[in-house]
Amino acid sequence: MTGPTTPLLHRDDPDKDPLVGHVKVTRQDWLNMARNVLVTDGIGEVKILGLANRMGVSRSSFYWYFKDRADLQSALLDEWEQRNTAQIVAHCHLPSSTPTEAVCNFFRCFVDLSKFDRGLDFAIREWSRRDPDLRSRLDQADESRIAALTAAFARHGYEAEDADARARILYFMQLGYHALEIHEDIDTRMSRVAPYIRGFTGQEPDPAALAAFIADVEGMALV
Amino acid sequence: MTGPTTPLLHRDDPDKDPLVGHVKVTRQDWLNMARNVLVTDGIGEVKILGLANRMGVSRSSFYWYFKDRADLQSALLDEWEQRNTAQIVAHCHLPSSTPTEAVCNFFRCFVDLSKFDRGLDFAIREWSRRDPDLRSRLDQADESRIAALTAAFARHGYEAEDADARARILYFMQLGYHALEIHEDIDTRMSRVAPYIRGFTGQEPDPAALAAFIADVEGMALV
DNA sequence: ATCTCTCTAGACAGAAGTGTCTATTTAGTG
DNA sequence: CACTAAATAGACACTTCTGTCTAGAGAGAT
Repeated sequence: MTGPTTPLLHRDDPDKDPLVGHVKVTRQDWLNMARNVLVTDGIGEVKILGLANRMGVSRSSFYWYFKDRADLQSALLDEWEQRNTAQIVAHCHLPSSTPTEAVCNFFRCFVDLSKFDRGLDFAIREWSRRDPDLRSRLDQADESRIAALTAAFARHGYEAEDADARARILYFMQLGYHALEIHEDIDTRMSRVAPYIRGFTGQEPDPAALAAFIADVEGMALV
Repeated sequence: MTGPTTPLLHRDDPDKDPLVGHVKVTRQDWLNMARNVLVTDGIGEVKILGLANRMGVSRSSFYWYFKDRADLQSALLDEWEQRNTAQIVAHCHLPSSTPTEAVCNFFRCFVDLSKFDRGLDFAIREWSRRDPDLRSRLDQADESRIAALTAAFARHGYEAEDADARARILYFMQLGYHALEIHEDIDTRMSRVAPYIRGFTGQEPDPAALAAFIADVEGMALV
């Protein structure tokens, strides 16, 4: 499902050009390591000294790539918006011929770790509880995601109010599922897709779109 | 609903005997303040220096009541188990003549803030992500709660496997509801109780028990 | 009044983190 | 080869937090 994990640091990745000269780590290395610590330990543990030690490099390197700690945090948030919010919005904008296909497009974000990083999303939600500015940025992200989903329902003929309600139910339920960190095997999870869609769309699922979605997910599992 | 908030510190509470002698704060004051910071800012911000400043007292006071920081954290966890887990288990053990009444008894925990502190529960879940020992303690708590709920279903004639599944669905859904911090007005919330119970129990709700529960909650709202 | 027990203040040493400054290393360029 | 620019190391001053130790303040007992 996840495939071979790519190394966290540039220098450990044989697919990339080797670093030249005096260079030991890149700006992206700092970001990757910081994101890693953010997800596992929370923003409070994202400390320059700690990151430097993990990478085996001096703290001075950090101040070459970033102005200060706030600069790093800001870069992490930019990355998150591209990685999560922008992906969800893009998937909601994909063309669909039936409501079932629209809902499945939304689901595709959440079964592909490269598109939506749930750990990152919840780490940032936790962070936002202690940072009012971030909180409003997160609210905006949620609104953007819900707005895109609402528009997708509206394109299939749902009234504005109905489309909004269905978008919220689908979005909140999907995030709630991840919040509780439920672990089901893939077959169990797939067996529930049809009844879910029935509930979300209020109509019988489109069998072709449903089959295509399930085939996609099963295919990913084999990678 | 919440009523007048009781002061955080002993000395600010006119209902309690005034502190005598040189005493400025109590052990419970340290615990209350620590719990408060834990819920709002996370365990990483529960610092002795910060708590002392908030209470206007020297750090030395802390070391009179507690051995060290770990001792305080351990006390917080003991309190949490009493306040949340023990309450849920107790409510599941209450006698009930129908499944509806059993489910309503379970619900009673979650509408009374003095019985189940949802902020505390989620703050501790977050903390547990960074502390393997606590993680297993939390898993144990979840298991205890689910076991008590399973037993309640079993007493009403559900087969073991069925009782377990129904207990998990009810428990996870209730916690997911709180995780998303959904705010509905009391009437909307009450209007959904009947269909929920239909789903959870697999049978028509017992009208008497349902009416009693709704009356209880409406009564609390007036306090 | 003195004595004792309980609790608090303040000073100390040390660990860990931040940001700044200077010196040094290395690859590429003229 | 000398020079330059990019990236890193290491030292310094500063802040925050922890835990320990000693002195002192207040109420009750003898």
